[in-house]
Amino acid sequence: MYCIVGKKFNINSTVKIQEILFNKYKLPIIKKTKNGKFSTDEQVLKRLSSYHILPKVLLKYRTLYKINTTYILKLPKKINILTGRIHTTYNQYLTSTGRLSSSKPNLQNIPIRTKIGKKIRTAFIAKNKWILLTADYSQIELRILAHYSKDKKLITELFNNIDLHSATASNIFQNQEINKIDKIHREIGKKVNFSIIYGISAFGLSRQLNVSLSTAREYIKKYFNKYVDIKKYIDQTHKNTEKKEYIKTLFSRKIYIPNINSTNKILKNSAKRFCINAIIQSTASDIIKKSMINIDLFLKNKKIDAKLIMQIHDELIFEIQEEKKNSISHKIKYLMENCVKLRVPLKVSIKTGKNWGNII
DNA sequence: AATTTCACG
DNA sequence: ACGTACGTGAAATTA
Repeated sequence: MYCIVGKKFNINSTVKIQEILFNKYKLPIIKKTKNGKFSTDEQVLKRLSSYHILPKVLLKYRTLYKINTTYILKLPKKINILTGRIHTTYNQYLTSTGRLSSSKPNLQNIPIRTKIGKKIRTAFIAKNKWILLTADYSQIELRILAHYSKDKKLITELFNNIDLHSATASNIFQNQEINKIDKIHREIGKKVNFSIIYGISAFGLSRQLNVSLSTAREYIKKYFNKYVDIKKYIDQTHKNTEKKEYIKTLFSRKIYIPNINSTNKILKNSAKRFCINAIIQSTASDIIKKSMINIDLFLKNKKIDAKLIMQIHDELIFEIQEEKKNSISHKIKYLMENCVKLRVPLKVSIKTGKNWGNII
């Protein structure tokens, strides 16, 4: 990057990067930060990559720099001298939705999305003759949405094991056959599905997909034309929350949302999005906590020497004796899938391996 | 301490 | 006419 620009500069300084990209090279301004500065985040750099080589190189640098400074250089320092292991802290009463958070160090954001980042996980290794076992609720949030909304189409699709992201893509793009949906269109379907869980907004979806506002509106319209009960459920939930000023999770935990009646439209709209997301995300976090308790009781009652070592929102990670792999896998899957009875099945996928980076 | 960016669900 | 996708923690730079 020094060679490209022709001099040395602080690559980590957003001020310097802004100056070079937008003053020196006069590249187009894609968006601004909340303070009115020219943003240089990942989305911006991706779009600028077609104009200049620098943003392309910078993107790669940022990925590697993040992995190096946040994980490679820091995690070894967190190894406890007595146990020889890293111990995180789970914060039980921090998040608004009831999720746990993890800190010092955060073990809920160890890389997985990039090939090189995922290598960090290979450093998490089970002790001799033991293995790691991960148990993952698959698409728990869409299942919770199906449960609450009672949407007939979504329930049918879940019972038939339809790929929901491809199904949404198929609906949006001229009803192409579900199993003929390619990877790119499936990703779009996935983002549309997530936009519903997050509390939908055409503007947010358009920005996420990099499409026009009218295109995003069209996608949402098609989505609700298909899943009519979801639309009804969302409208009804907004009305109920305006009356009560709180939502309830599946296990009756209350989350207050006073801004739902704010005269400030920005606050009100944000509260409307939050109330949908809060019901779904909170219910998911209640379910996994109940599973954690059930599994803990089971392991204690049967005097099984296995340890629950991490929780990552919809996933539990255990360290177990290798020889007990089959019996424990089976039992954990059963306990998690039958933790609570919903209108749709809960599905848990189990993976095992010697280290966290290579699990099957 | 605030801001920006980026890692995860 | 607003100005937005939900929930977090941490690192580096800037104020």
